[in-house]
Amino acid sequence: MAEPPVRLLIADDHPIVRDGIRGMFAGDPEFEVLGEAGDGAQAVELAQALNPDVILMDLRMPGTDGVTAIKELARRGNAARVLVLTTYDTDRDVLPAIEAGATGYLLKDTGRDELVRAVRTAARGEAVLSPSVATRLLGRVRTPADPLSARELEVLRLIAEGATNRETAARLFISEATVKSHVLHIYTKLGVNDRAAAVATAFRRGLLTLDNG
Amino acid sequence: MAEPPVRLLIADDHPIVRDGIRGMFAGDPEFEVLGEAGDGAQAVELAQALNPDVILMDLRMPGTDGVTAIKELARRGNAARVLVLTTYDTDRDVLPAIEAGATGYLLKDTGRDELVRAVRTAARGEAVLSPSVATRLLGRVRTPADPLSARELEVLRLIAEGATNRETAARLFISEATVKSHVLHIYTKLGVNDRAAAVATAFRRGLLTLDNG
DNA sequence: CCGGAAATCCACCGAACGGTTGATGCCGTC
DNA sequence: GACGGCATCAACCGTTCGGTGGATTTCCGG
Repeated sequence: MAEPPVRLLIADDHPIVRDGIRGMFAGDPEFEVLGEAGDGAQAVELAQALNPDVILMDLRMPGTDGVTAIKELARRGNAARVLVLTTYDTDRDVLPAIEAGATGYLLKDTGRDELVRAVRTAARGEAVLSPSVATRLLGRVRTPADPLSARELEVLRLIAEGATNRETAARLFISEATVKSHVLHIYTKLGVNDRAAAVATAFRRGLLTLDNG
Repeated sequence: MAEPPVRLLIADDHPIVRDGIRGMFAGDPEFEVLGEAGDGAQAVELAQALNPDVILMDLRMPGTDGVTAIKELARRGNAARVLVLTTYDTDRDVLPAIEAGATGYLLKDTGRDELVRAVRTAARGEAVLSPSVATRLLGRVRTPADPLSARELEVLRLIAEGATNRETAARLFISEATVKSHVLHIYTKLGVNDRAAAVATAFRRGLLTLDNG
């Protein structure tokens, strides 16, 4: 009784990575690579057209990102299991993907055998997490973090630029008292006591990023 | 008059990436992939044994990293051109690699054709830089940055933890006046005016890292 | 309707910061 | 010896921050 091959779609903006993944599954008759997508929107279209069992999905892609694509697949009722394969395991990346419906989350340092096993597991509908992501999720259960509001994030970005509360107030057309309220809320949510620690924590959680955008 | 193939060695700790690169050059008779290494030390040994024309080298690898490997290759007089292929374009990554002797520096979003071209260029001994790395180097020529001293880095780390100057002084067994001197030197060197901006700039320059180490 | 979250705002006050203007001592290099 | 960089230290002072203890309005979900 031979099982049908696991049908796979690869979504990653890096050609090197797409080739690498394709190469890993190419010689194995248990898998069939249906196609490749360079961004989330293309992944959704190909998934609708080709009906893969598993989609290997990067998160940070230009144009439509991975989380948006996962949500769109769910909205369209697509049955494919989404296994995230990405470089990043920050809160900012992991949680939205899992909340959007990803069946698994792996990092790109995953070896060949482990990746093959993970794809099989995901095809069965079972969850697969890399150790660092599993650890992070356990940590979140113990110390749930409140998300910063949009306004708080705006204030945080200006803090990181070195703006005083007064300057921030002028930039956002609000009073300095309001800025201070936001600042204190940021401290409470991030569990810190001053601006410098808030900025450091924000970088480590992916709330602030290394690019200037 | 057919030219001999460019002989290539791949050094990257990610199996997916090694496979991807190998796949890119596999069908092209102008290139010959000699082997793969999972870290810098292995790359050096293979380069000595196989004499590649070009080594595609990742920087952040467990065990011996890429910069150390580049230095060791130079020390041993190995003639291979090192083309760095990595995810990171922070100052902390780019400059040491180029100073160590890398012929080129590319990011992993480089497409197939561009990568093939880059390897040919590097084999000829000509420099190859990705646009973002070129931009960054131009920026450094215009505004050369002073490196922080070891003591300044110590102070910066404590600032990022949220320590006051007084607490930092107690931790380092110095006076608060000394801490303030270091703090002001940090601001001058990073071109900022307060702690929060110093921390942000430090993350973006790789002086502070996302892991807690 | 009620409660909670978000955004906005106020006044007061002590602590801490940032800036300034010095200084000394040690070490390595020329 | 002279010089520069680093580490260390001091005093003074105005500005900013962080904390406290409030307040109102709007929106959304139960």
